[in-house]
Amino acid sequence: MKKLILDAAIDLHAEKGLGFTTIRKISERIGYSPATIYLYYPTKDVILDAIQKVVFERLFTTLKSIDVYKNPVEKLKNLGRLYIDFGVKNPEEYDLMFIHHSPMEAVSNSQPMDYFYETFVIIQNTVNACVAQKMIIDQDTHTTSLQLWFFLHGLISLYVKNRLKHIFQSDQQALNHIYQVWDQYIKTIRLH
Amino acid sequence: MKKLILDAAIDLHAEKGLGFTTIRKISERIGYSPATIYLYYPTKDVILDAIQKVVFERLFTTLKSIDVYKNPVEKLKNLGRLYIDFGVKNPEEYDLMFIHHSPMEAVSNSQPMDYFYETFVIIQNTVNACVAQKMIIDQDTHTTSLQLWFFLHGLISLYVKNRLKHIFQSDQQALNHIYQVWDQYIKTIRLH
Amino acid sequence: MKKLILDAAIDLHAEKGLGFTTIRKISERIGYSPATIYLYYPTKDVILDAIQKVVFERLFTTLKSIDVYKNPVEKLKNLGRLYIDFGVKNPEEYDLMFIHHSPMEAVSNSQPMDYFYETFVIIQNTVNACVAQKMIIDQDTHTTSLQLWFFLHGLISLYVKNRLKHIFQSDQQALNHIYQVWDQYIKTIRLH
Amino acid sequence: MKKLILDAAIDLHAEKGLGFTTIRKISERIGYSPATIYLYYPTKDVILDAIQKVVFERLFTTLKSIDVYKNPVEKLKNLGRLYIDFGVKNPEEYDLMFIHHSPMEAVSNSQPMDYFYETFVIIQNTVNACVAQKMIIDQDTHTTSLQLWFFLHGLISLYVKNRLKHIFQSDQQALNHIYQVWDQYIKTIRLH
DNA sequence: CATGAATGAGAATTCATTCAT
DNA sequence: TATGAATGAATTCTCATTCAT
Repeated sequence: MKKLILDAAIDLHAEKGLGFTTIRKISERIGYSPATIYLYYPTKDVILDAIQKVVFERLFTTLKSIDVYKNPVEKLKNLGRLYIDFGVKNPEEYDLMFIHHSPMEAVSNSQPMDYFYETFVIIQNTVNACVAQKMIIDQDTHTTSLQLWFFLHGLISLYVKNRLKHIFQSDQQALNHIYQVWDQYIKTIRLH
Repeated sequence: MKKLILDAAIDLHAEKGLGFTTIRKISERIGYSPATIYLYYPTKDVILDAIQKVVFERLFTTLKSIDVYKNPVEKLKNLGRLYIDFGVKNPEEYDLMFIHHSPMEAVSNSQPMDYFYETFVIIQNTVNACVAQKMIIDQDTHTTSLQLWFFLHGLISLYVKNRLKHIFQSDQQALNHIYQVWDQYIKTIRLH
Repeated sequence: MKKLILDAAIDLHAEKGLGFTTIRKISERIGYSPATIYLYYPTKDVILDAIQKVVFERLFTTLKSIDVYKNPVEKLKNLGRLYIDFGVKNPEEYDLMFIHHSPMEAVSNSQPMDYFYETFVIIQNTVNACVAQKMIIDQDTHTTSLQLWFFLHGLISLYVKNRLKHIFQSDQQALNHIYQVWDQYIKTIRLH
Repeated sequence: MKKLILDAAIDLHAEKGLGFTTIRKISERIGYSPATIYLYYPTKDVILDAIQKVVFERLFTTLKSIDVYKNPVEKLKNLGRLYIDFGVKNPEEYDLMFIHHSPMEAVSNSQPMDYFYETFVIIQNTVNACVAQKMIIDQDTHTTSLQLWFFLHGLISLYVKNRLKHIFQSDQQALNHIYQVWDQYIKTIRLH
């Protein structure tokens, strides 16, 4: 029942974005009155938190699929590809997760899980594996991981916020290109 | 007169952020009625566009100061530093320029100038200079420039949107660190 | 124009009480939209403040008419009668002024006028005049004035809140009686 | 079971006041659902009535302790002190009993008991005893009793509704003073 | 050139109450 | 005996925008 609400909220958010995800709209979508929402969620912020949780978990699940690769650099390369994939295919979700002025501040304290940090850790673990096998240039892995994250996040957020339109001739072309830019970047730091 | 409005809007936006930059607040600040605003600007979005224009020009002016460096790699390094500086010191402006759901859409046709592209070009020109003197690794300069921009934008936008809080111990520490991460990145691509 | 709103608010309040004095109801009554109210009053509390101001001033004006009496004890006696009159004829107003959990707290700071204190002062001045001419028992006039106020306020507020219904046989009888109780009280403290 | 509900309602009311005493909060406090409340009480007003009944009985019990005094004037003086005490220490209860817009209206028919009248009778009996022994000024005891009640109620209700703040320098000072004003009042009507 | 006046649409939230089960 | 599920009707307040003057 909470799920019904949450799903509606997630869909609404994915389709129209945060600004259109209102209690009213959610309740309309599920065919209930606004008051009903409050039986299950005390506050709009809690719903947004719940959305965040779901989408972050989706992201983490998606990224897990790099485990199929043995070669750590392949892992890393695909980690980036999957991350980019996730961002460009779920722009509103990506917005909520990494761009939008964090609404969870208040609640996050009681929620020890820190999704941002966890995202970073996933990258860092993969980088560590590469360094352990001396497959990428060996500098401080903390720094390297940050660099990778900055790169990926910059790429995705410029794309989803339409800042690359005039640099490429079309959205589609931009899309094709950014994966290559990532691959190229991996080549730069790879040792063999 | 348009300038009066625009200046008020710019200040308001810088001080309180996009969410507080309302037509009413602007008009109060300049001592005119809201209706008067509409004599000069047809729509709020047009005002936001105008703000964008101003702040982009500020950014470009700021970045011009790299000309004092002879060494192209120094130019590049300082370009990044200045860009980061601008972002972290003017978070609301940076938001409007590169993060906020582009308000120009509607108007962009009549405004042939593309600030996003220009930003990219500035980076690319600097990269070109480095490559011409064989001072950084020689790959496609278009790709390299994009990489640099992605990196810088990712760094700034994660920082201003508070996504680095739990990765560093404090905001201040994060701030100190990110410049180093940039310097480190330049070292990676530098040849000598 | 503010007057239109205020008058509607005052009437509504007088007719239906504080609980029914909502922004919506006010706007309906004057045939405007709720948003219009906010062009003239920033907040509901400010409207309530304004009502308080008006009704307090009405009270003070009413009480001024005791000036026609030369004899200070006559002044005092009629002060009470007028005060009672005001209370029983304007029960909702009296409620707002002296009974309802004060909504003005926040604003009253900027409004140095303290209506409660002023009410007390009016009583005290009249008492002072009586004591000066040795016409009522001579104790501390501060205490005497408080006693009078307590008495009057108790009388009115029990009456308007329907707590005297079963002590008298009818509302009307209660009404007749309470003026006598007041006159009787004055006799008690009068010297000649 | 009705008691369980009632006790929760009483506590809630005493702690947070009438505004926070909602059906939902009551039900939460006792660990039952809101609907369950309606099995025992048809309406919120009925619950408020029941609270009134309980707190009135508390008051009456408290006032009974004046029986320890032999001297009727001592009885009277202490009656007032206890009444004031009850009011200032239980402001929410006092509010519900004597100030709040009587919720009994609807139900009062089925509840022949009239607590307001009973309060008055208690005062009147004590006054009668004084008059019988010629210890206070001898006027109509009905009138005298009303005077006393008006006085006491006015004093308490102005205090609990914060109308004395600016007349005294502090709440504490007001509190100290009002007992003295009462004692003083008794002196006025006392014969020896 | 300027505005006073106005609003429609929308936001989050609360509450007493109902009723089928 | 108990409740899960639901809601209608409120509430205050904000904002971009319009238009006759």
